[in-house]
Amino acid sequence: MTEPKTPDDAATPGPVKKPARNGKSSATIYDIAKVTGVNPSTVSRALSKPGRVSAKTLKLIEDAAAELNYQVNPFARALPTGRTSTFGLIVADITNPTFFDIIRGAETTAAVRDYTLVLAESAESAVTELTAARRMMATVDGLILASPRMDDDDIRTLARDKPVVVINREVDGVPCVVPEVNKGIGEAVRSLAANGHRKVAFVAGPAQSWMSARRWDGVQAACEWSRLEAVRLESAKPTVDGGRQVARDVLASGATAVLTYNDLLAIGLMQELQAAGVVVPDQISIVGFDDIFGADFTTPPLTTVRSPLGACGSSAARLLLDLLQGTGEPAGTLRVETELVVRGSSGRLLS
Amino acid sequence: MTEPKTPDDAATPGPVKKPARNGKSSATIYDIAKVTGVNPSTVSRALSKPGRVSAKTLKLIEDAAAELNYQVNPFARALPTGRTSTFGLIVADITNPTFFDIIRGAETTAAVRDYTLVLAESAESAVTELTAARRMMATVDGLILASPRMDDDDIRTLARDKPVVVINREVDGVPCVVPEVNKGIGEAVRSLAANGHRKVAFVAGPAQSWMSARRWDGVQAACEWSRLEAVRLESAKPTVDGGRQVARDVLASGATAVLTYNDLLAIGLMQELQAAGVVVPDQISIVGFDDIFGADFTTPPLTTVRSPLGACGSSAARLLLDLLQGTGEPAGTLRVETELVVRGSSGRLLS
DNA sequence: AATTTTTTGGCCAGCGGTTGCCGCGGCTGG
DNA sequence: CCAGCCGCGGCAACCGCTGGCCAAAAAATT
Repeated sequence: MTEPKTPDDAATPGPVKKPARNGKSSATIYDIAKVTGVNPSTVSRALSKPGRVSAKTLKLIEDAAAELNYQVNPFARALPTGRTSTFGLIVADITNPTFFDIIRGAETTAAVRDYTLVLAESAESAVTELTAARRMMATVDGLILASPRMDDDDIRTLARDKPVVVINREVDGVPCVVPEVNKGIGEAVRSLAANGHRKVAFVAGPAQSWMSARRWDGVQAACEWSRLEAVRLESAKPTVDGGRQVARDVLASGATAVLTYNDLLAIGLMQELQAAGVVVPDQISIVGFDDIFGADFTTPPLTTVRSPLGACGSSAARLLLDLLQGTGEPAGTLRVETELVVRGSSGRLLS
Repeated sequence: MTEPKTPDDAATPGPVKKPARNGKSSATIYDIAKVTGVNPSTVSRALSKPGRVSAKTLKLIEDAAAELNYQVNPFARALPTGRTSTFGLIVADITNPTFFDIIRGAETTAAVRDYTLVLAESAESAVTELTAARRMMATVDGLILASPRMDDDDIRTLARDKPVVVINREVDGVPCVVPEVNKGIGEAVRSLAANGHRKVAFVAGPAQSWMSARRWDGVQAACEWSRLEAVRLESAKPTVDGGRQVARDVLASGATAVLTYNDLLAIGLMQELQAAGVVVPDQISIVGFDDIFGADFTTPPLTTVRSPLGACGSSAARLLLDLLQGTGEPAGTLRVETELVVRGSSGRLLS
């Protein structure tokens, strides 16, 4: 009575093992082999080694595969080969719009090349980031680190294991995609100088942020060149809230123009200053970085040094995929340009 | 001469197979078994079947595992079991901030439960969405569909295969997480009525959007209740640009208050109206939906019917994970509340 | 026509875990 | 004192696909 003898019912699965969850498990190369009368390994080759089997059997197998609606089992494939057609992207903060464009760029490029994107966030913490990265390493072919907070050495260690591409930071020996800030900053500072500003403040981002340091360097250099005084202020977090909190320091600094590490800070700062009755840009000019979604919603709309974030994301993905599939390993640093986008939050100083 | 006899060199890998990419491949349960002197199956059980082995050997194995820095190979595990500790999230548009919070909510919940999130986007297309979903099904344990554009039937078909949770839409027989719009809409419409408005327009979203239909229903019902006239307008795309484009229709409609399918539309609409010299909210009130990032950056800040997007994301993930791990299958619809957030873009009609 | 070379397909040993089944030793109970 | 049960560990059969190796068949060469 164990076998109710289902009469014409479709193929009673012999060993009652793992039917995908409902009844019909999906087809395997063995099913195809049985149908076509060839060996499973031939099916495998037909499906993944172009040219390894004769045109005739290839056709035979492809037809059967289509018929059975076969799809490879990625796990079964990954096991012997180690290839997973998957790569990871770790961002510092998922809710930070800066990363939205990066994520989208990477996802789009991945999809085009038939790769799958796995996402994780580090919550701006170096250790969380490293943990996430380690976890991912087991399951992906490569990794993109956007604005990583961990050590250069940790990154290099990771990179020894599988291909890694870094965005928004330059790490020796690891392929990177970094916005070249100097052009945009130069434009911003010159514009400020031309508008009569003499002292500019820079609100820095996270201490571990390589990009924050670059931007500060750039601001200093540009200010020196334009004979402006530059002061550096610290922020607690690179968020709207952080921007609000830094407002009093900005006021205290006596600067008439301020560049902030990112747009979020700029927006928060502007909100707080306006709430305190300061008129932007008449009394103080504000310039952000990145040109995130929403930067043009504010009143006045935010002047900002734009980084092509979406391009960074897709370039990084492309770099990684080339590394993965391709032969040569260029592994250099890819620099993308930045540019000043003048909107309403910066301008001539009135007073 | 095939075996160069490397003397004290660290373990020459016998078969020159697949060293993780550099030299040292990662440890397997076999390595642990060798070190501890037990059978691999015992190691497997120790690591995944709590209580199946004695406390003593468990300790032994755990120590060895820590020592060797062992991590399970997810693929090897997935092969026999079918479980992958992974779930997919498909969103209509990655760049739409509405989804940011959903993504984050889901990612966070996933991480807590040691699951990995795989992300894909459908670009607002039903077919792309279905394709992506099918592809994912092979590699994930379950799927979250945020604002799906495909047929109910397609969704149900998918759901027969693996657990599926839907956000922002109600599909019979599939667990869903939907914001209950009526409360928020009621508040919005009453507030509008109280401010002297008599005719309100609703700018609809994508035709396939279930949520857009719900919102329109809600607006109609609330308007009827408050004895207001409601007209429906169509938008080309549920984006800022779409909002801009619909501005002339809004003006032509003669409505003095407008609710839009989402905040993006509201923002675009407001920008365009203001550019045309219309004063918001004095001449026209605007109310959005969702309360996305940036909704409070505008001038005036946007009044909106907030949906708890982050909560939707994490609830959906929790639902899915419960379904996956848990025993019972509740599979109902989870309703979350919405509320009106009054900011500056709505108010008393002056004229 | 005989031989060498190239195709083409079969065989089989894994990849790293999981799991059903079995057996052994110890504890309990009659 | 012995049967019976339970806890714990070993054995081995997969999961679905890949790839090295080899032999048969086909094509090219002499």
